Amino acid sequence: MATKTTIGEARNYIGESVTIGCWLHGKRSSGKIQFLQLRDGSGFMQAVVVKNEVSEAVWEAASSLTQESSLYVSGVIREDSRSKIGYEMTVENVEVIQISTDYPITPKEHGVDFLMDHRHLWIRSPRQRAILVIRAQIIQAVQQFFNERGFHLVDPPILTPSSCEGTTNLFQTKYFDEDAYLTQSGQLYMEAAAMALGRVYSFGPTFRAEKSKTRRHLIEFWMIEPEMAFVDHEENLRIQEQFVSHIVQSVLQNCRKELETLERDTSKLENVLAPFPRISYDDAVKFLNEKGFEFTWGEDFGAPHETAIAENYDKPVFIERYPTSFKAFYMKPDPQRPEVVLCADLIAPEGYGEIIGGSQRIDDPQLMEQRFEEHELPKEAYAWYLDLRKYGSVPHSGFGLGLERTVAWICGLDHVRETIPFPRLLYRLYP
RNA sequence: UCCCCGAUAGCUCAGCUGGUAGAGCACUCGACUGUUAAUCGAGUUGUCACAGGUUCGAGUCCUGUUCGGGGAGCCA
Repeated sequence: MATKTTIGEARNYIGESVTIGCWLHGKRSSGKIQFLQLRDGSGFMQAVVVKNEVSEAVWEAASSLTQESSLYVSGVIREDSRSKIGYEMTVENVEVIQISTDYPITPKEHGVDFLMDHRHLWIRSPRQRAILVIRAQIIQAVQQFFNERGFHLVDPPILTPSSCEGTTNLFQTKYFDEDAYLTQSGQLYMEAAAMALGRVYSFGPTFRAEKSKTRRHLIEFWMIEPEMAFVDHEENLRIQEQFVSHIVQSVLQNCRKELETLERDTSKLENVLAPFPRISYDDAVKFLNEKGFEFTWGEDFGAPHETAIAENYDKPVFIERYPTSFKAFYMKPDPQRPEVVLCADLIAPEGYGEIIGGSQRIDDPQLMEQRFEEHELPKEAYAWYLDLRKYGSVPHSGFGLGLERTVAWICGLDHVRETIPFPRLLYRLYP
C-alpha cells in the first residue's frame, strides 16, 4: 500500500507512489487517455490515466467516474510544467468508493437562488473553498493578534434577558417560563469582563431580526468584540488600525493561492497598513455638502454617504466623533464638546461599508444613570451593568468587527452571503 | 414595512406590435494519447410560478397571490 497523503502535501512526494482519498471534480478524456480533475479539500490536482499503462479494470474504473464520485487514487506524483500547481499524478490504481449520479452543480453558470438551495454542495467548488479558507485564516489572524497582546478570550452569553442597545429587532424565544432573546451584541458583558480581565475579546454569533435585504446584511453573523480597560478613544483607534492591518497582511501572506482563485486585485490590499486616515463627522458633513449632498449637521449617514466618503481613500477610513443625539447610550461624550461622542466607525474601501463600530464608554456613574433615563432603559434589568460604574469604574473602550463584511472586502466579493458556510438570510433558513 | 426588477427544459437564457415552444450547456451513446468550462457526431428533455380576467386566440396584455433578486431604513 502506497503512502497515504493529500493533494496539498503531494508536492513533498515527487517521484513517489502515493494514495489520496478524493472526489472527482471534473474529467476530460481523449480515447486512450483520461484527465481526472481531483479535489480533496486541501487543493485541486490533475491525475492522468493512460490506457496502455494500467490494467483494463483500472481503465474501466476511471471511465466510470462521474462528477463528485468519491475514490482512492494511487499513482506517482510527477512535476509537470503543464500543471497549474506544478505537479500531477500518473495513475496506477483507482478504487471507487461511490459513483455519484446527477450532481446538480454543473461546471456551467448557475443563478444565485439555485446555488443557495444547494449551498451544502456549492461549498465544494474552488471559489467557495477559497473564500472559506480565507475566512478561517482571518479568524486565525484575529486570535493571533489578541493572544500576542495579552487579551483573553471571553464568551458572552447568546441567550439574553433583553436588548442591549434597544434599536434593532431581536429574535425572541422562551427560556422556560421567561422571555429570552438571541444576542445582538456581547458588548455590555464584555465591559464586565474587561473590569475582571483587563483586555478581552469575544468571537461569536450575533442575531438581528431585521428585514434587511442587501449585499451587506446577514440575519446571523459573527462579530469580534474587544473591550479594554484603561484605553481611551485615541488608543482604541490605534489598536483598531493595527488589528485590521494585521488581518489583511496575514491573508496576503498565507492565502496567495486562494486570492488568485478569487482573482482579487491584491495591490489594493498590500496598501492596507496602519495608520489609517481619519475624518471627523464635522468635516465629513462639509465634504458631503461640497459633493452636492443635501445634508445637515445632526443627521446620521446612510450607506451612500459612507461610500462617497470612503471613495476618497485607498485605505479604510475612520469617521469619528458623531453627534451624541443619535448614537448609543453608553458612548462617552467628548469632554471638550459634549454634543459629540468619542466614537468612530471604520469604513472599508471599495464600497464595502462599515466593518467596525467602536467607542470609548461612559465611566461616570451619574452620567450613565442620566442616559438610562433619557433612553428610558429599565434600570432593574441592567443593575449589573450600572454596578460596573459603581465599583472601581475606569476609562475603557471597545469595538466590534463584523467578520463577514471583512471577509467580503478582503476577498473582493459582491455579497456577504458567500462569506459564511451556511448564510441565514431574509426568508432563507435552508439548508 | 416601503421602492425597483424578475419567474419559460435538470441549469443559464432567447421568445419583437398576441397566432399552440427554441438555443447553449448538462445527461446518454460513438470518435479522439496532453486536455484546461477540451473538441467533433448522434439522441433524450416543458403544468411557460399559481389563480382569475381581456381576446376568435395569451409564454406575451390586465388584476391578484406566491417565491426570488437589488435597494431604503436598521446596522457589522
